[in-house]
Amino acid sequence: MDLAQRQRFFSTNLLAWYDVHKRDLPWRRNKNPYYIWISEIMLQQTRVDTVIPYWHRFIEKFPTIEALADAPEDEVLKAWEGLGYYSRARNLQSAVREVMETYGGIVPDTKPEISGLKGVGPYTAGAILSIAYNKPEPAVDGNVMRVLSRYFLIEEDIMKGSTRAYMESLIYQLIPEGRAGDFNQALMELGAMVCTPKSPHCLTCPVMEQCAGRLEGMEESLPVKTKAKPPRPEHRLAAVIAGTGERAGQFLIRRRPDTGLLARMWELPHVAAPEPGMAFAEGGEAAGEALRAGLAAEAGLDIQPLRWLMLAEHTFSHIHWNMGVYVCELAPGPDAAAAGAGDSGPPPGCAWVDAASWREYAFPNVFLRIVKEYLK
DNA sequence: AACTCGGGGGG
DNA sequence: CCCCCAGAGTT
Repeated sequence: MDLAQRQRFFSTNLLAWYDVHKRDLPWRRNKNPYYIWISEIMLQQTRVDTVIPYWHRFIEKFPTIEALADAPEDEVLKAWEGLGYYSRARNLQSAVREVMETYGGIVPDTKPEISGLKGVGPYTAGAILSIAYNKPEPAVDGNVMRVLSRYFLIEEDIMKGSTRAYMESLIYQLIPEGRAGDFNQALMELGAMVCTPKSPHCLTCPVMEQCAGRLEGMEESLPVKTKAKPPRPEHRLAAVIAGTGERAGQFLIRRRPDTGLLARMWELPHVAAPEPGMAFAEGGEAAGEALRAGLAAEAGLDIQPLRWLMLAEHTFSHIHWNMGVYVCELAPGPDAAAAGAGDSGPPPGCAWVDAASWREYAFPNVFLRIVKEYLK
């Protein structure tokens, strides 16, 4: 069997398998380009089971492109809370506003137009064009690269851009006439359900007979992929600043900067620990003093640590936080009034919240955990 | 091409 | 623990 026959075998059998075994996912129930778009952004680096409840809540809250374009950004971030990669949410809203202004509220159906939208890269452009509009464009994600690298025994490093380009050129040859959306989804479905990263389920695979990786006994060693650098450790000290007097029962939160890590999310005030060990000190005198001095210098907050609360560890893709958390109060005296203990409001960029109202703000997961522990 | 950007689930 | 996930933007 030559290459052209193996390619036909692949497309035909994969599509037949998909027609029988495809999952009933909420965004597959119709071809609404907006629904598809939301699902594809959420699914970037995120598993289907995680996305499903977020997708339902998001569509309920922002049913149309217009509704999302008109929503306050804070509400969009809140709907994204816990999903991660928060720039996806901000880019998405920027993009739907562009669709309202430039394309009359209709998701464009050409590659250059849709690729110009914020947050829509080569994968997402191909996914929306093929799934919503059935255009014969490739949508190459990690699943697709794994399946193709095994079936066609491609040993190039899938982290390289040239490998992705080769996979896309291959897809153009493989898409069956008139079934681009189903074919792309079938590839990803196979990668997610059968051709999994570890111990692929070859015995139930619809294309196993002609899979070069399987025939060579290499299904477990493909795809070839350079491994990521381990996250660098960071040691930090955080403060739950409890209100006193009129502010009893409240605590202070602040908004993160407009750019960078966790941009525009809310958090508890925290500073870098001068010594790594201070993050683990569990109430050490030096750690408490470092937290006091750090918040005074960086945030103009004059606080007094009262007790150690917890060690909060959190791993991002590239950073590992070790954060020692202290319950604090604003220090008494004239500075306290300036910092918001008196009639004046909270410091700039900060807000006083209580056990109920804090849930209205969007927090990264690590701070959700800390606040829940504090309120327990 | 390398780095930044979250969080969770499976083995 | 490690790997990986329906990736994109920035430099």
